[in-house]
Amino acid sequence: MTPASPQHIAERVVEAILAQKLAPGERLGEQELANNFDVSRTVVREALMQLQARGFVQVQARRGWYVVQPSAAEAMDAFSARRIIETGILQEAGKPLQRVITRLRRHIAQEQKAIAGADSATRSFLLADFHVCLAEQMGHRLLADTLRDLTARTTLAATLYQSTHSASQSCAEHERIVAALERGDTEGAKALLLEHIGMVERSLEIRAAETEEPGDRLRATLAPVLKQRL
Amino acid sequence: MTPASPQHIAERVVEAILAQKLAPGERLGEQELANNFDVSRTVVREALMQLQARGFVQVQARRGWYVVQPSAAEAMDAFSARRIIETGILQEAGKPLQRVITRLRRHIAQEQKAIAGADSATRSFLLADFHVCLAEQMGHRLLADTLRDLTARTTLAATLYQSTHSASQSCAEHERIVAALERGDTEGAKALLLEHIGMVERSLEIRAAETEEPGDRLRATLAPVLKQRL
DNA sequence: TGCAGTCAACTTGCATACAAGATTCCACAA
DNA sequence: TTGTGGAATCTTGTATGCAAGTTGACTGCA
Repeated sequence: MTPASPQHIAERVVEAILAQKLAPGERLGEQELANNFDVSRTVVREALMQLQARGFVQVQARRGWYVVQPSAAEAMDAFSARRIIETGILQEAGKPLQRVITRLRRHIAQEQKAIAGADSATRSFLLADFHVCLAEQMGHRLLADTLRDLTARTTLAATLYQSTHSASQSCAEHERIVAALERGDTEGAKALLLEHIGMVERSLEIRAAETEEPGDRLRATLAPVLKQRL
Repeated sequence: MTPASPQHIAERVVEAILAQKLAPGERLGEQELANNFDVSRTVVREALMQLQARGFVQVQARRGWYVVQPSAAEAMDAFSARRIIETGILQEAGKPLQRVITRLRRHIAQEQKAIAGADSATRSFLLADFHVCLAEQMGHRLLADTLRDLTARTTLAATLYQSTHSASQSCAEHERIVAALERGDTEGAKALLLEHIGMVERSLEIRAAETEEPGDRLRATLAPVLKQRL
């Protein structure tokens, strides 16, 4: 097998995040990764530096690398950024869309297959990748890259804040968006997309923590789970 | 002086690109940078990996690192992405804007000072940073980061394709945008912003090369400069 | 038992050594 | 003069060694 490059390792990590196989806060030891990919720490380190630049991991000096845990504010910022970019992309939908729609339909078919099956990792990946795919198909390569990072971030938030949004519902919403696109209803597609992103965002348990201060999290975490002592 | 970290080095390189002190295609030797920052190649390499992940530099195996030279298509994609993000940010301008406007006015004052002075690097940096500042002030931290990368890319394109857009005109356009924002004219601000970005994009000499194929550039470059032989 | 202090193990940070490929320059021959 | 072969040089790619800091455990003491 070809020796793993930093790019290859970084890509695999991003995929793992998108597939919810890597949880926020999870530790990524340099040596451990090096053993897994059968390379030296140097290569792993370069990959981690790339991931750090994209905001996926952070390092605590001499303690270790960790997958980022987006704060409530950061999660909301990511959702907000996605809303702006994705609706902006739909806005400029004046071109021949048939090829785009065909491709998105194929993607949705894959989603359905993954939902029917038991592979929750593929399912999670495809549901996030739909949005990247949309951007790419509309000809926005740079925004597609940006959206990959943003969806990874919202995926981390979804894991962290225990999203209750179901896969099949997400998939159905994707279908409705494409249907609106097909009938040329740009405004409708935008509305459905906003609704879709809003659904995912609201399904996170961060409503009460919106104005949270750094210190509050610890206090909230350490507060008694049951209000009344036994 | 504190030894330079990879982050520090990467930041300096991005600043240099924004200030047009680093031209597209310019070589960035690992050893050379290491000497400049007085660190080992390891640190420089980690910085370059971060910059590669953000799309600023690319490496040719065992040849060297080079500042990216955006193709015509890539430049247009960057401008397109900026249009979507920046108008999207203005769209959501319903909050108290006074603080934002005050801050932007201060930025514009800096621009004017740089334009009056002779420091073309600061001038170029500030003109690009206005857009980042706008995103940041509107509370979009992630989009501000994205815009920093995108403006760096359009700046590279501007250097590469010999933009003829004048600094004072850009600054005046910034002023008009803020003025529209101040009078609550969101749509007007969006229109002015689109016009501003369009002006910069159209000032590049890539119109005739829009549908350019890889081989065409060489032929065009090697074509006789004067149509008629002496 | 409780607690303070020390030490060992583990992790990242950084520099260096060497491997491997690309380029350049120069000698030499046609 | 021109083209070719090859060595010397330069560049990145990768591994490894050591330094420095953090954590956790263990020992000894009260």
